[in-house]
Amino acid sequence: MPSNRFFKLKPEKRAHILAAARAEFVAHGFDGASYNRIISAAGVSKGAMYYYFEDKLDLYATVLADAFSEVEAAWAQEFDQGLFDRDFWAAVEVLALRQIQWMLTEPELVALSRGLTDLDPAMLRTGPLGQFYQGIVGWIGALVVKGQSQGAVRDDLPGELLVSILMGVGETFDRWWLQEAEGMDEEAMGEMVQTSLDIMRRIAQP
Amino acid sequence: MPSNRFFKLKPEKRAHILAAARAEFVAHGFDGASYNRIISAAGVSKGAMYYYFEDKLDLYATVLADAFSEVEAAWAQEFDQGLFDRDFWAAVEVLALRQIQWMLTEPELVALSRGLTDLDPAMLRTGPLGQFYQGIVGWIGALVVKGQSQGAVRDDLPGELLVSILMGVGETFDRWWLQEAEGMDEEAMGEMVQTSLDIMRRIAQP
Amino acid sequence: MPSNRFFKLKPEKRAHILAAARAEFVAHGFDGASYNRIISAAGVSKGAMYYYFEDKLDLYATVLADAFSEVEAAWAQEFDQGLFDRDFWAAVEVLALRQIQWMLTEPELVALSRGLTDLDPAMLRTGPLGQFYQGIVGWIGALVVKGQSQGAVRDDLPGELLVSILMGVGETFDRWWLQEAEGMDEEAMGEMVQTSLDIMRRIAQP
Amino acid sequence: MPSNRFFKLKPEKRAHILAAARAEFVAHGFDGASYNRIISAAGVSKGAMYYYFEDKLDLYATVLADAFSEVEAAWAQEFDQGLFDRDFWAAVEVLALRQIQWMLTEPELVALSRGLTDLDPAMLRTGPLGQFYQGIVGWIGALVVKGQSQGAVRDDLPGELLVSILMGVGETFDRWWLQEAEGMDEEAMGEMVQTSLDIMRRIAQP
DNA sequence: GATGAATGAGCGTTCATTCAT
DNA sequence: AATGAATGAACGCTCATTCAT
Repeated sequence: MPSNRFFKLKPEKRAHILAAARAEFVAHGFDGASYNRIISAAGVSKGAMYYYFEDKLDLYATVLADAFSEVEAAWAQEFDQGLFDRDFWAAVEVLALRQIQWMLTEPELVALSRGLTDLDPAMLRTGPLGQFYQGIVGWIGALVVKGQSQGAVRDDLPGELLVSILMGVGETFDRWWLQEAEGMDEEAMGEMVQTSLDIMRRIAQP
Repeated sequence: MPSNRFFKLKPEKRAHILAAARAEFVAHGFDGASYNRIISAAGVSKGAMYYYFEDKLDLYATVLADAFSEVEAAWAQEFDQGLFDRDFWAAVEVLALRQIQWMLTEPELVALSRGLTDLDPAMLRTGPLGQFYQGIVGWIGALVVKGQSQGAVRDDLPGELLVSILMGVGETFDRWWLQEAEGMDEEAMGEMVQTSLDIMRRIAQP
Repeated sequence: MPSNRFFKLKPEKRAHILAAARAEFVAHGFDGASYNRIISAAGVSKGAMYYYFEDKLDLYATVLADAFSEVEAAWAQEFDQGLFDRDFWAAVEVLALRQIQWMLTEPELVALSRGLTDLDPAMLRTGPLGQFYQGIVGWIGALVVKGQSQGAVRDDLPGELLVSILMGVGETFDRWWLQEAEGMDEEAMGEMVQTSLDIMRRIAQP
Repeated sequence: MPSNRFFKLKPEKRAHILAAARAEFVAHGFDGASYNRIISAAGVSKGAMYYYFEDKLDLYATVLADAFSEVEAAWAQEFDQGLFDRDFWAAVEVLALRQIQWMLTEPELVALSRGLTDLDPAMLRTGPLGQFYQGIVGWIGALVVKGQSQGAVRDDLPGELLVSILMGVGETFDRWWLQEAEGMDEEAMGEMVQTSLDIMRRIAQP
């Protein structure tokens, strides 16, 4: 569903549009975001915007895919390089630490993805967001499967449920971190990562 | 802030209005809900609605308080009767089971409370929702404190964070249950409760 | 048009209602004033209010009449005592000074009467306000007639027009005074009165 | 703040919209005017109207600027041509006569500008009306200064106060004229202008 | 390929007033 | 004599989307 015409634009223009949209979605969620505001912030004509994107949802999907593409790329690389084939929990720790560091540089991504809760869950899987959503779920699912094959992760409950629980816990920590981040030093941050890993291990190990 | 005028209505009418509002908030969250749709679904004049409730937020607060009043009452009773003073995890299990059963009769409550995420967090504590919000947080907080005093709950991380994590996990299970409930028999349900309790225990114990 | 029932109330209650209404009209003019706000500020039932007053306009007329009754009484007394039969401009000066002093104690009266501009001018003369309006115009008119009979006031233009001009000038000074009053000492105030009298004399003398 | 999009419309349409808006503001002031009524009188869609104008205030400012643009242009021309540098009161007479004549063709302008009293005075100077307001005050102020430099106008009171008084008197005459104009012949009209000039001269001369 | 003018339903809220009790 | 529940039209304004050019 996302438009191929958009990807033929000059990279700077493309980035400019995505930045404006991302800021709006971060600030107001999906429903609350105003397509009109995005358009005028981007300095693009209204017609052009509907030429690039089918509708608001399509734009949101594109913004999300863009925002998380780096993360996905990093995961794919690690996966290919066999990081997960070695000790499972050590690998998870590496990933979690990288995740945290990256959120330090792009702290708005949690807020951005919170807009997903505005959507009809059925749409998540079928609409333009499907690809993105499946991607995220897929990586974590793959991780879980790897862990199970090592005997490091329990297999007594549905993989999808376990993934949902772990993502939820991660989100809680992200939210907590957004609130408390100002007063945290490096050490406190490290502790928080360890705590979150400990809790995830408690949940996921057999 | 909620209006006492509303509580003087005939119980059936009151229930009818709350049902219409609840359905709308369940379906669309707070921002997405349309006051106009609620009004016409309730079959009430617009003026009357603003005679009963200060504004949309006031209505939402009233709907929430109504929806959760039974839960709160049950918690209060158990708390008074000293359920928590005996074995902590056994007590939690009793509560969780009751919670699940009650959600079977009112399955939309999770969706209803998800509307809270649309609100400015500052408003949660100060506006008409304050009383309701403090109530919920209060009960779980009290539970955690009791558990800590028995040595059954870890005290190495902030109480509020622990409560948030547990609430998040509970929500994930609720959501999962809403999706899968149709195909579940009694036994599967019992297993799911046990699983959720197991996970909460893994998270919360020292 | 004003209701006789209102005047049978206990004086304190009557005063309380008028005070609430006056505050609202002072703050928002006639159109902008909210009858609902007045009612709740007065702590009176809605039905009662419509029992006392025909409508919003009737209330406004009553408030105005009340607010200016003291002024009218003072004028009537002076008129009866023949103040104007002696030197005309000296009499006007006495009145103007008294007016200013009284505005110092009730500064909101200018604002109150500014609500009159919200009204269809035809209504001023015919509606419930007619009596009040005619009263004010009547006093100034009488003053002008007295002055003319002494040869102290020009009679080469319609009396009503002259009255309008003088009232307009008075209003401008009132408004100016409201803006600048904070920084004025007693002396400056006295000068301003003299200036306004001088201008009125320039306008009105033959 | 006024929208350039509006000025790209076909002149007839532009005029039609402004006429509808002007009629409404003339009849009801600013607060009392209904944007909805203007929209349906103009035969334009609601969205279009908000596409042309930021909001009600912006429309009002545009209507005022349009209505007074001719006056301003005429003043500017006279000023440039040095009319005021010759005999002051003769110049004022010329201007007053022109003003009257022009009001004969656009008699509603006084009523239109009366809507200004509905506005927060602070907004007059800062909002979209600022430019217009400063223009009017500026011209009269410039006139007074010129007069003072010739010794034809008193300088014993604040320029702003004098301007306010003169504007107020002018307004009273305008209003009077609006009431009585029907029965006036050319000669009576001329007399009225002379009378108003006489009174202004009485007020303003040293 | 790209524009931007135009739409009209919808938003949450306020209003002065009526009337059965 | 007095109440207060109820009305529904109207308010200014925003929205995502369409389409002739």
